[in-house]
Amino acid sequence: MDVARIGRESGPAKRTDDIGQRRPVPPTTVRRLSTYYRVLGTVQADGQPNVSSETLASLTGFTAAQVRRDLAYFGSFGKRGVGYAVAALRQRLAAILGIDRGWRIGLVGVGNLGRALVAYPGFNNQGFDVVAAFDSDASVIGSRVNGQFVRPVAALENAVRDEQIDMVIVTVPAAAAQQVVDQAVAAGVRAILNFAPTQLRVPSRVQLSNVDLAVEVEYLSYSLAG
Amino acid sequence: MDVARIGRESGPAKRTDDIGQRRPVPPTTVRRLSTYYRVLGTVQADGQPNVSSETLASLTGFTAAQVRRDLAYFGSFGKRGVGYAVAALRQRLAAILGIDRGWRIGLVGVGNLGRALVAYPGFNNQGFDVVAAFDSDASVIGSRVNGQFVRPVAALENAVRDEQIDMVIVTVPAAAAQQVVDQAVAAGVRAILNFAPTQLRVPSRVQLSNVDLAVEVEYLSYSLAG
DNA sequence: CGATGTGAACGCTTTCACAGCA
DNA sequence: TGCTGTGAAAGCGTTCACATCG
Repeated sequence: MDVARIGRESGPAKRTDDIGQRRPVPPTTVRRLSTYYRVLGTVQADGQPNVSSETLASLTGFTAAQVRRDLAYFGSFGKRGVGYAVAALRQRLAAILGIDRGWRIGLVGVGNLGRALVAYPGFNNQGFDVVAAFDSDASVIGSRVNGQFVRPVAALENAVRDEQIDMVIVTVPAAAAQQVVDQAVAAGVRAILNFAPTQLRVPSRVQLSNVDLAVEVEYLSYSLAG
Repeated sequence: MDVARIGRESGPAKRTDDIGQRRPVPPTTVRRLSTYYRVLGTVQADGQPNVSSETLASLTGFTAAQVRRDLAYFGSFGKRGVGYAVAALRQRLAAILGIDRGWRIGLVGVGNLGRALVAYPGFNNQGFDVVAAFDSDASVIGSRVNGQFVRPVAALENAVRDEQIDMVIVTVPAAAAQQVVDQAVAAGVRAILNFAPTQLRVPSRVQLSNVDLAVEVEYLSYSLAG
Protein backbone atom coordinates (compact mmCIF):
# COMPACT_ATOMS: atom_id res chain seq x y z
CA MET A 1 0.00 0.00 0.00
CA ASP A 2 1.17 3.35 0.89
CA VAL A 3 3.05 4.95 3.63
CA ALA A 4 2.34 4.12 7.19
CA ARG A 5 0.37 6.76 8.95
CA ILE A 6 -0.35 6.86 12.63
CA GLY A 7 -1.98 8.81 15.35
CA ARG A 8 -3.92 11.93 14.75
CA GLU A 9 -3.10 15.27 13.35
CA SER A 10 -4.55 18.38 14.74
CA GLY A 11 -6.41 20.94 12.76
CA PRO A 12 -8.89 20.57 9.94
CA ALA A 13 -8.08 19.64 6.38
CA LYS A 14 -10.47 22.13 4.88
CA ARG A 15 -9.47 24.48 2.17
CA THR A 16 -11.13 26.87 -0.12
CA ASP A 17 -9.49 28.12 -3.25
CA ASP A 18 -9.51 31.22 -5.34
CA ILE A 19 -13.02 31.82 -6.58
CA GLY A 20 -16.26 30.16 -5.73
CA GLN A 21 -17.21 27.35 -3.43
CA ARG A 22 -14.83 24.43 -3.55
CA ARG A 23 -15.66 21.06 -2.09
CA PRO A 24 -13.59 19.90 0.85
CA VAL A 25 -10.48 18.10 -0.32
CA PRO A 26 -10.00 14.63 1.18
CA PRO A 27 -6.67 14.12 2.97
CA THR A 28 -6.12 11.05 0.81
CA THR A 29 -6.25 13.27 -2.26
CA VAL A 30 -3.66 15.65 -0.83
CA ARG A 31 -1.28 12.76 -0.17
CA ARG A 32 -1.68 11.55 -3.73
CA LEU A 33 -0.91 15.02 -5.11
CA SER A 34 2.54 14.56 -3.73
CA THR A 35 3.01 11.49 -5.88
CA TYR A 36 1.60 13.14 -8.99
CA TYR A 37 4.08 15.94 -8.49
CA ARG A 38 6.95 13.48 -8.31
CA VAL A 39 6.06 11.43 -11.38
CA LEU A 40 5.32 14.55 -13.41
CA GLY A 41 8.97 15.36 -12.88
CA THR A 42 10.01 12.22 -14.71
CA VAL A 43 7.41 12.72 -17.44
CA GLN A 44 8.69 16.25 -17.90
CA ALA A 45 12.27 14.98 -18.10
CA ASP A 46 11.12 12.66 -20.89
CA GLY A 47 9.95 15.70 -22.80
CA GLN A 48 6.30 14.72 -22.98
CA PRO A 49 4.14 17.88 -23.26
CA ASN A 50 0.91 16.17 -22.12
CA VAL A 51 -0.19 13.25 -19.97
CA SER A 52 -3.51 11.47 -19.73
CA SER A 53 -5.09 10.38 -16.48
CA GLU A 54 -4.55 6.85 -17.73
CA THR A 55 -0.80 7.39 -17.97
CA LEU A 56 -0.61 9.07 -14.59
CA ALA A 57 -2.53 6.12 -13.19
CA SER A 58 -0.06 3.57 -14.47
CA LEU A 59 2.88 5.65 -13.24
CA THR A 60 1.51 5.99 -9.74
CA GLY A 61 -0.47 2.83 -9.13
CA PHE A 62 -3.70 4.78 -8.57
CA THR A 63 -6.71 4.57 -10.88
CA ALA A 64 -7.43 6.93 -13.77
CA ALA A 65 -10.72 7.91 -12.14
CA GLN A 66 -8.87 8.84 -8.95
CA VAL A 67 -6.43 10.97 -10.88
CA ARG A 68 -9.20 12.89 -12.63
CA ARG A 69 -11.23 13.31 -9.45
CA ASP A 70 -8.19 14.42 -7.44
CA LEU A 71 -7.17 17.06 -9.94
CA ALA A 72 -10.73 18.26 -10.45
CA TYR A 73 -10.91 19.33 -6.80
CA PHE A 74 -8.68 22.21 -7.72
CA GLY A 75 -10.03 23.23 -11.10
CA SER A 76 -10.09 22.05 -14.69
CA PHE A 77 -6.51 21.81 -15.88
CA GLY A 78 -7.07 19.19 -18.54
CA LYS A 79 -7.92 19.46 -22.21
CA ARG A 80 -10.48 16.94 -23.40
CA GLY A 81 -9.08 14.61 -26.01
CA VAL A 82 -5.53 15.62 -25.04
CA GLY A 83 -4.82 15.28 -21.32
CA TYR A 84 -2.97 17.54 -18.91
CA ALA A 85 -0.16 19.92 -19.84
CA VAL A 86 2.75 18.45 -17.88
CA ALA A 87 4.75 21.55 -17.00
CA ALA A 88 1.72 23.67 -16.12
CA LEU A 89 0.15 20.96 -14.01
CA ARG A 90 3.36 20.33 -12.13
CA GLN A 91 3.74 24.01 -11.35
CA ARG A 92 0.15 24.21 -10.21
CA LEU A 93 0.59 21.21 -7.93
CA ALA A 94 3.64 22.84 -6.37
CA ALA A 95 1.55 25.91 -5.60
CA ILE A 96 -1.31 23.86 -4.19
CA LEU A 97 1.02 21.83 -1.99
CA GLY A 98 2.79 25.01 -0.94
CA ILE A 99 6.17 23.58 -1.84
CA ASP A 100 7.01 26.66 -3.89
CA ARG A 101 7.41 28.78 -0.77
CA GLY A 102 10.72 27.74 0.72
CA TRP A 103 9.47 26.70 4.13
CA ARG A 104 12.10 27.12 6.81
CA ILE A 105 12.69 23.79 8.51
CA GLY A 106 14.43 22.91 11.76
CA LEU A 107 15.72 19.38 12.17
CA VAL A 108 15.89 18.08 15.73
CA GLY A 109 17.83 14.86 16.09
CA VAL A 110 20.71 14.40 13.72
CA GLY A 111 21.07 10.64 13.81
CA ASN A 112 20.86 8.36 10.80
CA LEU A 113 17.20 9.09 10.27
CA GLY A 114 17.65 12.85 10.41
CA ARG A 115 20.50 12.72 7.94
CA ALA A 116 18.55 10.35 5.69
CA LEU A 117 15.61 12.75 5.57
CA VAL A 118 17.72 15.72 4.63
CA ALA A 119 19.20 13.69 1.79
CA TYR A 120 15.87 12.19 0.66
CA PRO A 121 14.83 13.28 -2.84
CA GLY A 122 12.05 15.79 -2.52
CA PHE A 123 13.12 17.20 0.81
CA ASN A 124 15.82 19.72 0.33
CA ASN A 125 15.79 22.12 -2.61
CA GLN A 126 12.20 21.14 -3.20
CA GLY A 127 10.43 23.79 -1.23
CA PHE A 128 12.01 22.77 2.04
CA ASP A 129 15.09 24.51 3.38
CA VAL A 130 16.69 22.93 6.39
CA VAL A 131 17.99 26.11 7.99
CA ALA A 132 18.89 24.75 11.42
CA ALA A 133 19.81 21.43 13.00
CA PHE A 134 19.90 20.40 16.66
CA ASP A 135 21.04 17.45 18.71
CA SER A 136 21.78 16.63 22.33
CA ASP A 137 24.78 14.46 21.56
CA ALA A 138 27.99 16.40 22.18
CA SER A 139 29.83 14.31 19.61
CA VAL A 140 27.47 15.51 16.89
CA ILE A 141 27.16 19.14 17.92
CA GLY A 142 29.35 21.28 15.75
CA SER A 143 29.33 18.89 12.82
CA ARG A 144 27.50 19.92 9.68
CA VAL A 145 24.19 18.88 8.15
CA ASN A 146 23.09 20.44 4.91
CA GLY A 147 25.73 23.09 5.39
CA GLN A 148 24.41 24.01 8.83
CA PHE A 149 26.32 23.56 12.07
CA VAL A 150 24.49 21.30 14.49
CA ARG A 151 23.56 23.18 17.66
CA PRO A 152 22.55 21.96 21.11
CA VAL A 153 18.84 21.30 21.58
CA ALA A 154 18.79 24.03 24.21
CA ALA A 155 19.18 26.50 21.36
CA LEU A 156 15.99 25.31 19.66
CA GLU A 157 13.52 27.67 21.26
CA ASN A 158 15.39 30.86 20.47
CA ALA A 159 16.22 29.65 16.99
CA VAL A 160 12.58 28.95 16.11
CA ARG A 161 11.65 32.42 17.31
CA ASP A 162 14.55 34.37 15.88
CA GLU A 163 15.01 32.55 12.61
CA GLN A 164 11.35 32.20 11.61
CA ILE A 165 11.32 28.42 11.52
CA ASP A 166 7.98 27.26 10.13
CA MET A 167 8.26 23.54 10.66
CA VAL A 168 10.23 21.23 12.92
CA ILE A 169 11.11 17.64 12.04
CA VAL A 170 11.51 15.49 15.13
CA THR A 171 13.85 12.50 14.84
CA VAL A 172 14.85 12.11 18.48
CA PRO A 173 14.16 9.11 20.74
CA ALA A 174 10.56 8.78 21.88
CA ALA A 175 11.40 9.74 25.45
CA ALA A 176 12.75 13.13 24.37
CA ALA A 177 10.14 14.02 21.79
CA GLN A 178 7.47 15.75 23.89
CA GLN A 179 10.03 18.05 25.47
CA VAL A 180 11.39 19.05 22.08
CA VAL A 181 7.91 19.69 20.78
CA ASP A 182 6.95 21.78 23.79
CA GLN A 183 9.90 24.07 23.17
CA ALA A 184 9.15 24.41 19.49
CA VAL A 185 5.49 25.13 20.21
CA ALA A 186 6.34 27.69 22.86
CA ALA A 187 8.50 29.46 20.31
CA GLY A 188 5.66 29.58 17.79
CA VAL A 189 6.37 26.83 15.31
CA ARG A 190 3.42 26.16 12.97
CA ALA A 191 3.92 22.51 12.02
CA ILE A 192 5.63 19.41 13.36
CA LEU A 193 6.58 16.23 11.58
CA ASN A 194 7.18 13.53 14.16
CA PHE A 195 9.11 10.32 13.56
CA ALA A 196 9.38 9.35 17.24
CA PRO A 197 7.05 6.44 18.00
CA THR A 198 5.06 8.22 20.65
CA GLN A 199 1.82 10.18 20.90
CA LEU A 200 2.53 13.92 21.11
CA ARG A 201 0.28 16.63 22.44
CA VAL A 202 0.22 19.99 20.75
CA PRO A 203 -2.26 22.87 20.74
CA SER A 204 -4.78 22.75 17.93
CA ARG A 205 -3.22 25.68 16.09
CA VAL A 206 -0.11 23.56 15.43
CA GLN A 207 -0.26 21.04 12.59
CA LEU A 208 1.09 17.64 13.58
CA SER A 209 1.86 14.65 11.39
CA ASN A 210 3.26 11.37 12.62
CA VAL A 211 5.26 8.81 10.71
CA ASP A 212 5.77 5.44 12.33
CA LEU A 213 8.28 3.44 10.35
CA ALA A 214 7.30 0.21 12.10
CA VAL A 215 3.70 0.25 10.87
CA GLU A 216 4.35 -0.79 7.30
CA VAL A 217 6.70 -3.65 8.13
CA GLU A 218 4.15 -4.96 10.56
CA TYR A 219 1.46 -4.61 7.93
CA LEU A 220 3.55 -6.74 5.60
CA SER A 221 4.18 -9.19 8.40
CA TYR A 222 0.43 -9.50 8.90
CA SER A 223 -0.05 -10.14 5.20
CA LEU A 224 2.56 -12.88 5.21
CA ALA A 225 1.25 -14.42 8.38
CA GLY A 226 -2.33 -14.50 7.10
CA MET B 1 -1.85 12.08 10.82
CA ASP B 2 -0.19 8.89 10.21
CA VAL B 3 2.46 7.54 8.05
CA ALA B 4 2.71 8.47 4.46
CA ARG B 5 1.54 5.74 2.20
CA ILE B 6 1.94 5.60 -1.49
CA GLY B 7 1.38 3.52 -4.51
CA ARG B 8 -0.35 0.20 -4.40
CA GLU B 9 0.37 -3.04 -2.68
CA SER B 10 -0.29 -6.26 -4.38
CA GLY B 11 -2.44 -9.00 -2.96
CA PRO B 12 -5.61 -8.91 -0.95
CA ALA B 13 -5.97 -7.96 2.66
CA LYS B 14 -8.38 -10.74 3.49
CA ARG B 15 -7.91 -13.03 6.41
CA THR B 16 -9.90 -15.64 8.19
CA ASP B 17 -9.06 -16.77 11.68
CA ASP B 18 -9.30 -19.95 13.73
CA ILE B 19 -12.92 -20.99 13.96
CA GLY B 20 -15.96 -19.75 12.16
CA GLN B 21 -16.52 -17.02 9.63
CA ARG B 22 -14.64 -13.83 10.37
CA ARG B 23 -15.43 -10.58 8.67
CA PRO B 24 -12.75 -9.16 6.42
CA VAL B 25 -10.34 -6.99 8.37
CA PRO B 26 -9.92 -3.47 7.00
CA PRO B 27 -6.33 -2.50 6.18
CA THR B 28 -6.80 0.58 8.35
CA THR B 29 -7.45 -1.67 11.29
CA VAL B 30 -4.30 -3.70 10.70
CA ARG B 31 -2.19 -0.55 10.68
CA ARG B 32 -3.69 0.55 13.98
CA LEU B 33 -2.95 -2.82 15.59
CA SER B 34 0.67 -1.93 15.22
CA THR B 35 0.15 1.14 17.37
CA TYR B 36 -1.87 -0.71 19.99
CA TYR B 37 0.96 -3.18 20.25
CA ARG B 38 3.44 -0.42 20.86
CA VAL B 39 1.50 1.47 23.52
CA LEU B 40 0.60 -1.75 25.30
CA GLY B 41 4.31 -2.12 25.85
CA THR B 42 4.41 1.10 27.83
CA VAL B 43 1.22 0.24 29.72
CA GLN B 44 2.73 -3.11 30.61
CA ALA B 45 5.92 -1.42 31.79
CA ASP B 46 3.77 0.70 34.08
CA GLY B 47 2.48 -2.51 35.65
CA GLN B 48 -1.17 -1.98 34.77
CA PRO B 49 -2.92 -5.36 34.49
CA ASN B 50 -5.86 -4.03 32.46
CA VAL B 51 -6.65 -1.22 30.03
CA SER B 52 -9.96 0.15 28.83
CA SER B 53 -10.67 1.08 25.24
CA GLU B 54 -10.91 4.64 26.53
CA THR B 55 -7.35 4.54 27.82
CA LEU B 56 -6.03 2.95 24.66
CA ALA B 57 -7.81 5.68 22.74
CA SER B 58 -6.12 8.48 24.63
CA LEU B 59 -2.73 6.78 24.30
CA THR B 60 -3.01 6.36 20.55
CA GLY B 61 -5.10 9.26 19.36
CA PHE B 62 -7.78 6.97 17.94
CA THR B 63 -11.33 6.78 19.33
CA ALA B 64 -12.55 4.29 21.92
CA ALA B 65 -15.11 2.96 19.44
CA GLN B 66 -12.34 2.32 16.93
CA VAL B 67 -10.31 0.45 19.50
CA ARG B 68 -13.19 -1.83 20.42
CA ARG B 69 -14.20 -2.44 16.81
CA ASP B 70 -10.61 -3.14 15.75
CA LEU B 71 -10.00 -5.69 18.49
CA ALA B 72 -13.39 -7.31 18.02
CA TYR B 73 -12.42 -8.33 14.48
CA PHE B 74 -10.20 -10.97 16.05
CA GLY B 75 -12.31 -12.18 18.93
CA SER B 76 -13.50 -11.08 22.35
CA PHE B 77 -10.48 -10.42 24.48
CA GLY B 78 -12.06 -7.92 26.82
CA LYS B 79 -13.88 -8.33 30.11
CA ARG B 80 -16.96 -6.15 30.44
CA GLY B 81 -16.67 -3.74 33.29
CA VAL B 82 -12.90 -4.29 33.42
CA GLY B 83 -11.18 -3.81 30.08
CA TYR B 84 -8.48 -5.80 28.30
CA ALA B 85 -5.78 -7.87 30.01
CA VAL B 86 -2.65 -6.01 28.95
CA ALA B 87 -0.11 -8.83 28.71
CA ALA B 88 -2.49 -11.29 27.06
CA LEU B 89 -3.72 -8.74 24.54
CA ARG B 90 -0.22 -7.70 23.63
CA GLN B 91 0.82 -11.29 23.06
CA ARG B 92 -2.27 -11.90 20.95
CA LEU B 93 -1.56 -8.83 18.83
CA ALA B 94 1.98 -10.06 18.23
CA ALA B 95 0.57 -13.35 16.96
CA ILE B 96 -2.02 -11.63 14.76
CA LEU B 97 0.59 -9.30 13.27
CA GLY B 98 2.93 -12.23 12.82
CA ILE B 99 5.74 -10.42 14.63
CA ASP B 100 6.32 -13.42 16.90
CA ARG B 101 7.82 -15.43 14.06
CA GLY B 102 11.27 -13.99 13.55
CA TRP B 103 10.91 -13.05 9.90
CA ARG B 104 14.21 -13.12 8.09
CA ILE B 105 14.91 -9.72 6.58
CA GLY B 106 17.37 -8.61 3.94
CA LEU B 107 18.34 -4.94 3.86
CA VAL B 108 19.37 -3.58 0.47
CA GLY B 109 20.94 -0.15 0.66
CA VAL B 110 22.98 0.60 3.74
CA GLY B 111 22.92 4.37 3.70
CA ASN B 112 21.62 6.56 6.48
CA LEU B 113 18.05 5.41 5.93
CA GLY B 114 18.93 1.73 5.99
CA ARG B 115 20.91 2.15 9.17
CA ALA B 116 18.16 4.24 10.73
CA LEU B 117 15.58 1.53 10.04
CA VAL B 118 17.65 -1.19 11.61
CA ALA B 119 18.01 0.95 14.71
CA TYR B 120 14.37 2.04 14.80
CA PRO B 121 12.48 0.79 17.89
CA GLY B 122 10.22 -2.02 16.83
CA PHE B 123 12.36 -3.25 13.98
CA ASN B 124 15.08 -5.47 15.24
CA ASN B 125 14.48 -7.92 18.08
CA GLN B 126 10.78 -7.35 17.59
CA GLY B 127 9.96 -10.17 15.26
CA PHE B 128 12.28 -8.89 12.56
CA ASP B 129 15.78 -10.24 12.20
CA VAL B 130 17.99 -8.45 9.74
CA VAL B 131 20.04 -11.43 8.64
CA ALA B 132 21.72 -9.92 5.59
CA ALA B 133 22.69 -6.49 4.28
CA PHE B 134 23.71 -5.42 0.79
CA ASP B 135 25.05 -2.31 -0.89
CA SER B 136 26.70 -1.38 -4.16
CA ASP B 137 29.11 1.11 -2.61
CA ALA B 138 32.53 -0.45 -2.25
CA SER B 139 33.33 1.80 0.71
CA VAL B 140 30.44 0.30 2.66
CA ILE B 141 30.83 -3.34 1.64
CA GLY B 142 32.55 -5.26 4.40
CA SER B 143 31.42 -2.91 7.16
CA ARG B 144 28.89 -4.20 9.65
CA VAL B 145 25.18 -3.56 10.15
CA ASN B 146 23.37 -5.27 12.95
CA GLY B 147 26.31 -7.61 13.31
CA GLN B 148 26.16 -8.62 9.64
CA PHE B 149 28.85 -7.90 7.10
CA VAL B 150 27.55 -5.82 4.20
CA ARG B 151 27.80 -7.76 0.93
CA PRO B 152 27.68 -6.59 -2.68
CA VAL B 153 24.20 -6.35 -4.21
CA ALA B 154 25.22 -9.02 -6.71
CA ALA B 155 25.06 -11.49 -3.81
CA LEU B 156 21.40 -10.70 -3.13
CA GLU B 157 19.77 -13.29 -5.33
CA ASN B 158 21.68 -16.27 -3.98
CA ALA B 159 21.33 -15.02 -0.42
CA VAL B 160 17.55 -14.75 -0.65
CA ARG B 161 17.39 -18.27 -2.01
CA ASP B 162 19.95 -19.92 0.23
CA GLU B 163 19.23 -18.11 3.48
CA GLN B 164 15.43 -18.20 3.38
CA ILE B 165 14.96 -14.44 3.40
CA ASP B 166 11.25 -13.67 3.74
CA MET B 167 11.27 -9.94 3.22
CA VAL B 168 13.52 -7.38 1.60
CA ILE B 169 13.72 -3.73 2.63
CA VAL B 170 14.74 -1.49 -0.25
CA THR B 171 16.56 1.73 0.64
CA VAL B 172 18.51 2.28 -2.55
CA PRO B 173 18.19 5.22 -4.96
CA ALA B 174 15.05 5.17 -7.11
CA ALA B 175 16.99 4.37 -10.26
CA ALA B 176 18.34 1.14 -8.78
CA ALA B 177 15.20 -0.09 -7.05
CA GLN B 178 13.46 -2.07 -9.79
CA GLN B 179 16.59 -4.05 -10.54
CA VAL B 180 17.04 -4.95 -6.89
CA VAL B 181 13.43 -6.00 -6.62
CA ASP B 182 13.60 -8.14 -9.75
CA GLN B 183 16.49 -10.08 -8.26
CA ALA B 184 14.75 -10.56 -4.95
CA VAL B 185 11.56 -11.68 -6.67
CA ALA B 186 13.42 -14.09 -8.94
CA ALA B 187 14.93 -15.64 -5.83
CA GLY B 188 11.52 -16.14 -4.26
CA VAL B 189 11.16 -13.35 -1.70
CA ARG B 190 7.62 -13.04 -0.33
CA ALA B 191 7.41 -9.38 0.67
CA ILE B 192 9.08 -6.09 -0.19
CA LEU B 193 9.12 -2.84 1.74
CA ASN B 194 10.13 -0.06 -0.61
CA PHE B 195 11.45 3.34 0.47
CA ALA B 196 12.65 4.40 -2.98
CA PRO B 197 10.34 7.05 -4.45
CA THR B 198 9.38 5.08 -7.52
CA GLN B 199 6.61 2.76 -8.64
CA LEU B 200 7.77 -0.85 -8.58
CA ARG B 201 6.29 -3.77 -10.46
CA VAL B 202 6.13 -7.16 -8.81
CA PRO B 203 4.08 -10.29 -9.47
CA SER B 204 0.87 -10.50 -7.50
CA ARG B 205 2.14 -13.27 -5.24
CA VAL B 206 4.68 -10.82 -3.75
CA GLN B 207 3.44 -8.39 -1.11
CA LEU B 208 4.62 -4.85 -1.73
CA SER B 209 4.40 -1.81 0.54
CA ASN B 210 5.71 1.61 -0.30
CA VAL B 211 6.81 4.35 2.06
CA ASP B 212 7.40 7.79 0.62
CA LEU B 213 8.98 10.03 3.21
CA ALA B 214 8.18 13.14 1.20
CA VAL B 215 4.42 12.66 1.33
CA GLU B 216 3.89 13.71 4.94
CA VAL B 217 6.05 16.84 4.74
CA GLU B 218 4.16 17.88 1.68
CA TYR B 219 0.89 17.18 3.43
CA LEU B 220 1.98 19.50 6.23
CA SER B 221 3.08 22.06 3.69
CA TYR B 222 -0.39 21.93 2.14
CA SER B 223 -1.95 22.45 5.55
CA LEU B 224 0.22 25.47 6.23
CA ALA B 225 -0.33 26.91 2.79
CA GLY B 226 -4.10 26.52 3.04
C1' DC C 1 -12.69 11.08 -31.82
C1' DG C 2 -10.62 10.91 -27.35
C1' DA C 3 -10.00 12.10 -22.76
C1' DT C 4 -11.80 15.14 -19.21
C1' DG C 5 -15.05 16.31 -15.51
C1' DT C 6 -18.75 14.70 -12.70
C1' DG C 7 -23.52 12.95 -11.04
C1' DA C 8 -24.85 8.78 -9.02
C1' DA C 9 -24.03 4.23 -7.11
C1' DC C 10 -21.29 1.64 -4.40
C1' DG C 11 -18.39 -0.01 -0.67
C1' DC C 12 -15.56 0.75 3.04
C1' DT C 13 -14.76 3.09 7.81
C1' DT C 14 -16.23 5.52 11.46
C1' DT C 15 -19.48 6.83 14.79
C1' DC C 16 -23.52 6.29 17.55
C1' DA C 17 -25.95 4.18 20.97
C1' DC C 18 -27.19 0.52 23.68
C1' DA C 19 -27.94 -4.49 24.82
C1' DG C 20 -25.43 -7.75 27.35
C1' DC C 21 -22.19 -9.67 30.33
C1' DA C 22 -18.50 -9.78 34.24
C1' DT D 1 -22.23 -0.64 37.80
C1' DG D 2 -18.84 -0.27 34.09
C1' DC D 3 -17.09 -1.34 29.92
C1' DT D 4 -17.21 -4.47 26.05
C1' DG D 5 -19.12 -6.02 21.65
C1' DT D 6 -22.04 -4.85 17.92
C1' DG D 7 -26.34 -3.74 15.05
C1' DA D 8 -27.65 0.27 12.60
C1' DA D 9 -26.80 4.88 10.78
C1' DA D 10 -23.83 8.19 9.04
C1' DG D 11 -19.88 9.76 6.68
C1' DC D 12 -16.08 9.38 3.28
C1' DG D 13 -13.80 7.97 -0.58
C1' DT D 14 -13.76 5.19 -4.77
C1' DT D 15 -15.65 3.51 -8.92
C1' DC D 16 -18.83 3.58 -12.68
C1' DA D 17 -20.46 5.40 -16.65
C1' DC D 18 -21.38 8.94 -19.66
C1' DA D 19 -22.42 13.72 -21.15
C1' DT D 20 -19.36 17.19 -22.59
C1' DC D 21 -16.18 19.58 -25.11
C1' DG D 22 -11.44 20.59 -27.24
